[in-house]
Amino acid sequence: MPWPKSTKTTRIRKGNLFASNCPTRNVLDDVTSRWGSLVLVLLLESSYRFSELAYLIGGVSEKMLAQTLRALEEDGFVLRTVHATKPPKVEYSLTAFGRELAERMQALTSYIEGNVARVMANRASAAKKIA
Amino acid sequence: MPWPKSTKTTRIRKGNLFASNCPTRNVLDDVTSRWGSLVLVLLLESSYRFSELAYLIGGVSEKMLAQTLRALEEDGFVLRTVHATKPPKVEYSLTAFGRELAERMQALTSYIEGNVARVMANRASAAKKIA
DNA sequence: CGGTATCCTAACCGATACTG
DNA sequence: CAGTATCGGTTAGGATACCG
Repeated sequence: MPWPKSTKTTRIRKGNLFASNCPTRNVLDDVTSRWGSLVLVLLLESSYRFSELAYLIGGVSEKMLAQTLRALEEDGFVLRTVHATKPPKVEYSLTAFGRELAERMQALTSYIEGNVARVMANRASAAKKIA
Repeated sequence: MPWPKSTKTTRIRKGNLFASNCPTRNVLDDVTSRWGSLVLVLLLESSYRFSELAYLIGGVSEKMLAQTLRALEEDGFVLRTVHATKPPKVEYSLTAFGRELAERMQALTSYIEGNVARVMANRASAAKKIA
């Protein structure tokens, strides 16, 4: 299957991010998952223990946090360090790779955070048009 | 409910991104949704019609595309322009606001795209450890 | 062309209970 | 403390059919 009729689409398309089988999209799903993005940004400020993360990220369940951390660890973004103390202490931190990623994620989240009032205003006026 | 015992957490926490009721998280969900991020990055290169987007973004259904576009429009990131031709032509583009956002999203996606091989290798070696 | 409406299932995900 | 296991509800989201 060749590319579309529209001449527009021949311009930039280098990668295949938009192809449904692209592995990049897979990774992106980990990174932009509900809790994944929050974990990345949070770990940018410090390493944290499991229970600290669970506490700091409001609304996350242990199950989802574990799942999220495991995915990010397998991708190579997060480092899991077990201290063989008693009781055990497990520390999560960013790898150098993960830090590069998280910085870009933070650029996104902090932009949103800084402009959230504007978005809420937009939503309100959009809702008004329907009513 | 005050903030945690851990002294670490008192350092940076300015916003409330990590609070479960934070509106920023809501916006983030729109932006990092499965199709939202792809739409934003795609519109960065050009404006597109509905059917073009549906074609370019592999695997998206009309329903989800419409839903995604509507959310991004209500947030003020995407502009929907109806040309009253026959047959009708609807063009989607980024607002100036949306462009700022999309640039940050693109920084993220292109970083992943450029390092996806590394992630796949990490995943493979993580899988090996289990077996 | 550019959607919406309806139906339906697959998965996500939270709650609870349990383990090393 | 740091998880895993299991269950069950909710919902995201795809397929199809239809409308302006």
